[in-house]
Amino acid sequence: MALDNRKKEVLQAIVDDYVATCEPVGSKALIDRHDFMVSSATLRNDMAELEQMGYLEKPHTSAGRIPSDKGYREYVDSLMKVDHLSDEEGQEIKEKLSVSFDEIAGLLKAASSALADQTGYISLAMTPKLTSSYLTQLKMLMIEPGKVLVVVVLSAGVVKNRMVRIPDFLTQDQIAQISNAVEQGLSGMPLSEISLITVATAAKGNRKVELPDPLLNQVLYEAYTAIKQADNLDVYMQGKHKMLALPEFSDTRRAQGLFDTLSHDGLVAGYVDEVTKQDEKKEYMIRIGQEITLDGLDDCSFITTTYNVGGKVAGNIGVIGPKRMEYSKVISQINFVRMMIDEKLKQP
Amino acid sequence: MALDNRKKEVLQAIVDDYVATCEPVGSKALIDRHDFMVSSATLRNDMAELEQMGYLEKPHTSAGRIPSDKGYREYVDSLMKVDHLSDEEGQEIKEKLSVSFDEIAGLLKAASSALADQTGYISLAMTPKLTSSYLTQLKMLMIEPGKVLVVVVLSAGVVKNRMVRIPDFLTQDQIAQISNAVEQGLSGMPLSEISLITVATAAKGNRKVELPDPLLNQVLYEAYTAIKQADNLDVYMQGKHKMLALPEFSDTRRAQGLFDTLSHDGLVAGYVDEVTKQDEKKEYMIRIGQEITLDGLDDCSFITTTYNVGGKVAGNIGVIGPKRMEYSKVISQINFVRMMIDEKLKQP
DNA sequence: TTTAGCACTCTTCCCCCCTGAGTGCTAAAC
DNA sequence: GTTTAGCACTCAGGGGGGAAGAGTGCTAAA
Repeated sequence: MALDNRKKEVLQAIVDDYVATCEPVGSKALIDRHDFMVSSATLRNDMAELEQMGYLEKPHTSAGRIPSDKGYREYVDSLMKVDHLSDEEGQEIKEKLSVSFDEIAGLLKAASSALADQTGYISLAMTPKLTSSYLTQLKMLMIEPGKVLVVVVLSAGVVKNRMVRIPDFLTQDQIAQISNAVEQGLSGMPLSEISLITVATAAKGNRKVELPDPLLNQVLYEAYTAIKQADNLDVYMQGKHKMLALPEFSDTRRAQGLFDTLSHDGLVAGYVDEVTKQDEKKEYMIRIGQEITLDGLDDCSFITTTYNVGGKVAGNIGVIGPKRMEYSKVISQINFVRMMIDEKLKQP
Repeated sequence: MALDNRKKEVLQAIVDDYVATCEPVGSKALIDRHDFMVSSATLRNDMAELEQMGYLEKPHTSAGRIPSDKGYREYVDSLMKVDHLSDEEGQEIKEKLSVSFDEIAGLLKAASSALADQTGYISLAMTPKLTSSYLTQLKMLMIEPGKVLVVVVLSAGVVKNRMVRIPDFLTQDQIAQISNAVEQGLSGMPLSEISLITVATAAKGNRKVELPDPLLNQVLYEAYTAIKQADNLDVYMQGKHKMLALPEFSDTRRAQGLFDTLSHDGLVAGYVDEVTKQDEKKEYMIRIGQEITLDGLDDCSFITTTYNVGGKVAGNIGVIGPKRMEYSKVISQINFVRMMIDEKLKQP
């Protein structure tokens, strides 16, 4: 049985009302707040059918209805209208991102902060994924004898550094020779193809490097681990504490479950990755309630989208809020922030 | 009126019991759980006096007593015995910090993580304070024309980097000349003394630098801001979500107030600084309940201590837990972690 | 100074009942 | 066939009233 027009309107109205009030919606209230040209009894019949089809549920017999996950799904897939951001709001976000960022980390932090402020929910922003990055530069800088700072620059503007130890009789010149050789050999190579072997090949194929093998290997190993470590996703998450103000998390145990999961950046990053793969071609990805395979997020919805660096798919930004969130608003906010990031990253 | 011996014992027993159960302690329960050689009536008299003196309070007439802030204060100042950490616990912490850290940030993150795990409360670790740091190195690395990575190395092992923009016709050599000149001129200078003027003096006093003034100034300005930015304290905080499991925060509004404040790193860092100055000579600093001048921490206690780098006072680590915490245990844990950090930082 | 005894005070829990919002069903109206 | 009015029914939530129980403070005796 398909949804006729009125049923769609009813479902939409119920979602809208429930989002606004967080209270089960009854037939009477529905009539009061919307211009249905039928009686409450008719709506009751519709609501009963919507419930039977799985779009609505009842907390208990004598309460109104609330949307089920399936109901929300129908809502976001075909009922809601994604509206444009108001000019003021766009302006606010723009201002927050107006500073110039020469490192992608700064931009993402600001984006996540703006998103959290604007939505009132949890925001996250992740550095670009390794699969789409390649090495552009590798510098080794002697800080003191035996201690070297390895600076790894990836495409997409990611800069990471790591302090490593090397034998303390090596000179800055020797180190520089090695890093130059490795940089020349590997620059432009996708991170996924870089291995201890390719690093060694790059260094040893270069005539300028004059160092006995065991020593060289030791340095190369450190360089290699520094590169590999650079592909770790960084996750910037903000606004967690705002969830405590929501009635759905007034029970601390729920909040605890949520926060527990969210404190593991890796879990969240992995999940976002998975979702991105599943919905590859979509402009934004939405997961609702039980659809989310992370513990403690049953009462949440998760909206993510992908920003681009130099026209290529790169990293993700997203928002985690209650299932009962203003989907269309959050989507337009998240889209706006994505566009801003894209724009800033297009002009390198 | 001073506290006689039995009153001290009574106060101590009440704090211990209340810490363990989070329930008001009555005279009967006290007799049951401890070996007082007197009757409950006698204890009642003592408790009434302790209350009058301000060490105890009653939630309501027919409940037992709970310690007041003053009671806790007396407890930590003169009643509790700081015991040593059990060998297993020391071992656990040691293991968590056993990896070698070549950058102080990594060590502090690990320390904060270990502290949060071990205490079950909120831990924090802060990078060394600027007042005790001086510049040891300044490197400028051209990433691409017009984009330079400024690497600032401070004493105490703090390494920071920042991407800046410069006119895009400048060469790596020119940039290196400038950074070398600045480094030579400023190395060893306390951060607090570095200003735009000292930076300029350092560069312009060096014969090797050949660049028209306006251009040079532009580069120097970027170098200067990078240095200044390097003295920002980083705060690593972990274990926040564990507070939600405590009965004192089962009311989400309290938790919200706490988290709100804690989400402002700067506030916390500033407070720790203030406390450190007040209790300069102490091995560890304790603030209890209302003594804490941060919003939302009325039900918390705050224990901090100071770690050293190369024998000099440096940064802080600390724990935020409920007033009702196991002070002696937390103190020994925090002390142990501090010792571990000191040790790791002594041998550079 | 300590103790036993006792009256008193509150909170907490449970039970019960009432209220009101909301439902589902039926039969009539359109 | 769809819509509506009417009505009986359900159930969460709130308020009141005890009863239980933990704990207190006070008094008078040891």
